Amino acid sequence: MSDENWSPPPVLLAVDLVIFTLRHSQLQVLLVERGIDPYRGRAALPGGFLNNDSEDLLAAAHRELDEEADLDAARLHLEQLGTYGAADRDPRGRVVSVAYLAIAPHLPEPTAGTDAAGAAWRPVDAITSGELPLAFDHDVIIADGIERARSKLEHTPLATAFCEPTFTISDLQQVYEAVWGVDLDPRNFYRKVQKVPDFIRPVDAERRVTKGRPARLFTAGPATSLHPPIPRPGGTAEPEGQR
Amino acid sequence: MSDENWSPPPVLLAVDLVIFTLRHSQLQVLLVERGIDPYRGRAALPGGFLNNDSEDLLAAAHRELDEEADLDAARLHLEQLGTYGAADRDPRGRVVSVAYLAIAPHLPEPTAGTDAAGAAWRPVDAITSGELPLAFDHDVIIADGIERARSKLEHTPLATAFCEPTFTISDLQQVYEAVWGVDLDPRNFYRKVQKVPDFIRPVDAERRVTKGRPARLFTAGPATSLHPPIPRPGGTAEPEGQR
DNA sequence: GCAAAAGTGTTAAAAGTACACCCATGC
DNA sequence: GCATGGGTGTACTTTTAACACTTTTGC
Repeated sequence: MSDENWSPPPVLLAVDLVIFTLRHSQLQVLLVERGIDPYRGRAALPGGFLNNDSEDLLAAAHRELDEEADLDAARLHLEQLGTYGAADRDPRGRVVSVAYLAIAPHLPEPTAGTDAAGAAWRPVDAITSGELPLAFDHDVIIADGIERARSKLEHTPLATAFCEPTFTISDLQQVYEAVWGVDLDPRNFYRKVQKVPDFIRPVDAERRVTKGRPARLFTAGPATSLHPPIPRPGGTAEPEGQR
Repeated sequence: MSDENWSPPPVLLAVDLVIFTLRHSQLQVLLVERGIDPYRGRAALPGGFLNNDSEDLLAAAHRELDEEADLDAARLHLEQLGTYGAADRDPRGRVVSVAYLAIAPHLPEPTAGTDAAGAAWRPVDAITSGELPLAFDHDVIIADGIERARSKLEHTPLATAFCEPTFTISDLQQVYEAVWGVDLDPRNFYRKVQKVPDFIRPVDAERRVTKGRPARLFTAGPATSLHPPIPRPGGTAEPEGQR
């Protein structure tokens, strides 16, 4: 904080959401279609301006989450991703956007019903490959979100946020495989995740699908970090590029 | 970004700096004494409001860096740490602050000469222990900065940012030991850091101090991430608490 | 029985850990 | 020589990775 009593030019503060989920064993992100200029008709991250003088940033993120998709806030991971403030990122003027990263378990369907024109889940591959152009610098924000998620799978129990309250170990494996884009050995994975203290806890139930032996069910344990970590094979952790 | 053309209430955007360096084998942070209310006379992070309509966030951080301490921007690590926007964090009104983390090699002395009333390096222990009360939520920001630095030592070449352009392996070890607050075996550390591809590169020179065998000098290599990582012993990576 | 998914055992290679030891310097 | 910090060797333990194998289900 500086010590002048000169009054600086105010800027507009927006909150944008990168909401990830797993659908069809793919990492997908929730996008809305913009109804107004600039970038009318383009896909964009859900988000909006900070609502009033006393609204916390995290509260604003939660509010947007309710408006755009209606996800029950209880079982949902939400963390700050970064702040994007390049002077020319919004043609209307000076808008600084605080991006939040949300992770949700597999959800029925986009539920376009509420605020945004049309909301839809999109595979992140379509965005990183550039086939689906986005508004503003939202492609960069999503790329940072992917890298954050990939990295946190290694050291935190973030993968459980992609899962239902109870899940099998192969559910968990699918999360790692989809987000990292790799194949893992199910047998070694099975033991590795169970060896991490407080990562997952067995519950007294099984899940039976059509074929094969029923699988034990687990819940997320109390751990906030993973020791030892689940290392990403050949993993590269590039730094994020916030502006 | 939301689609209304209603105009939201503007907020003030500040940029604060967490500048770390190593002095006397201690992790220290640069603090200034506030000259005005609120928190007049308290220690605070250097920082200030965003200067004008076209100033980039990172540019603002660089500007503050020049004003408060004058560090040559060339050899200096600077990254975004997080954004702090609790509604009541500044009694004057709504101020959202984007914090940046800077890492500098050991510097001569605080150089209070420029903008801030008095700038001084302080051991971070004095802050985390609560002996040195800070303005605003700056204690939380510093705590997040410490955790960020500790974590990045494992996976990135951040430690070299604490060192001069050329350094010995035991210089590097002192960084790890001071930031992590642990003791490492010099012999195993010596080999471990050299085994990480592109982490450090030998230069054709030695350093001789008063006693002992001269040490080889190294420079930072081209790596942006460390594979394999330098694991933190018994390391716990708690999540950050940005608001 | 057969296919499929879950879960267990085993083994060889790799990595980490502890520590004895040698090297090059200043005094 | 001796103390000091730099650097190497090595034996031991632990972790990983690859994959054969057994178990439990649906059909």
